[in-house]
Amino acid sequence: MTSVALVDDHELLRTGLMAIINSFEGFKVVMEADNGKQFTEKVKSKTPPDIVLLDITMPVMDGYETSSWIKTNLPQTKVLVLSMLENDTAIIRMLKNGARGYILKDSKPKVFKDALDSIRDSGYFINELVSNKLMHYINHEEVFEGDAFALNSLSENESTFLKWICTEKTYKEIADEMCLSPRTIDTYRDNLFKKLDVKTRVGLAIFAIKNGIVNI
Amino acid sequence: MTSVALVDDHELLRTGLMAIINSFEGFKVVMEADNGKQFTEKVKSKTPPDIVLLDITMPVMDGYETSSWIKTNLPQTKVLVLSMLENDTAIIRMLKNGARGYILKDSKPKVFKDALDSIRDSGYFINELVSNKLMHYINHEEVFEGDAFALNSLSENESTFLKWICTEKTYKEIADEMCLSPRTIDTYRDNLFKKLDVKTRVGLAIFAIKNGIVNI
DNA sequence: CAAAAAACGGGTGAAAACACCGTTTTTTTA
DNA sequence: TAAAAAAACGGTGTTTTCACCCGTTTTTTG
Repeated sequence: MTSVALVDDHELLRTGLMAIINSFEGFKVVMEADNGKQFTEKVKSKTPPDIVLLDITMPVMDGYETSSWIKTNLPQTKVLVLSMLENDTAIIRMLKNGARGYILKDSKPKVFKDALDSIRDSGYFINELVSNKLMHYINHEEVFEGDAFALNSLSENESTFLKWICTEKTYKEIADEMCLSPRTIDTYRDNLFKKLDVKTRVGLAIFAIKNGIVNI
Repeated sequence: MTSVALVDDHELLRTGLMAIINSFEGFKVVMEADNGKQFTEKVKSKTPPDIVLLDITMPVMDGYETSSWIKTNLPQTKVLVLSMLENDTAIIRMLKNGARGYILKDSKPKVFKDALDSIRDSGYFINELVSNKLMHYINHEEVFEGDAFALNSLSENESTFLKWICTEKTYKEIADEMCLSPRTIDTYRDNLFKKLDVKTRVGLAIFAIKNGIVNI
């Protein structure tokens, strides 16, 4: 019997997932958590699950952090990402952080069953989504280093700044909010323009929303 | 036995929902559809369901349209909205379009059961989410007329314009794309600022994304 | 048909955003 | 502890955005 943990902040989705997984031969849901932090705490007092079904966009501790944590602290446990994010950045980043597979939330149940079987049997689930991104990554690694993985290299302040970007405040007002000089804010913006390969504030806002840095 | 139809483009969620609903005493899922259009076609050859569980954000024909269609074509059928949108605009608009209740996708299953029971028994499910918005609507109707329902009064061009807003193009470039004078684009922007009660382009972009006018 | 509303186009000036130049201070790390 | 890297800050000028004024043409509506 393969044990599965569900880590997702949507309780209704979790309930549905549990019903489905428990109906699969040989799988059983043994743990649920609202976010990564809660998972790390719950797993202390239990046998680690074989597979963790992991969402990315979650409060407190998101999927990226959680996958990294599992990779180092529970090396036997395999992560299957279940997300609605379909962009290169998210997929490659999760794979880098140790995920064994990546499926979308609007997948058909069969895909879902295949993924679980494959991860249990071979340790990985390489679908078209993943293989495409992997191939692209192999051939354009430098692009990802400078672009997709820019997300990883965002500083605390830059993330905070991106949150403010998605408001109607001017840069001067953002400087006040962050207790920094407007010049510094200018530098943040210019650096992010380069890092994220955008040219305008709207570009920054879209990036922040796309990548779950801000939840709207 | 109360018959239920599921209209949502996330098949996995639908499957989970079906498992849950069928486990409820007295409810049975009799129909599924990927979007509103598919529902209107499928329902032609069947007995209309008692309750439609309806998502808002869907391709082809969204929840707003679908609810309106049901209101006029299937007056016996009651709509329960199941969405992840939590903003005033979406909630009030769906209620205006005939929805009998509104619950969030991350609700607990109990809430979900309560909602179905309440709609079957009383025709409505008034939770805090809905009552708050209703009360606010009663007291600030004029605000909603000019704000929340601005969404309904967006012209074709304004919607197109909002899509361009969420890009890195300047207004001049947008004018070129839309084959209009930059002055006209200026007017569009100023009108939308008033209608949507925002002050900057970022505000417009956030509105457009929040309300599903652009999919990022 | 006349009035009203909506769409389109226009000018000006101020504010904000952006580009590019730089220095000083703090933190890292070799 | 000295060198390197990163973070904070600064000036200047251009482009874009925004606010407020306006008239004309087309469409809608009573």
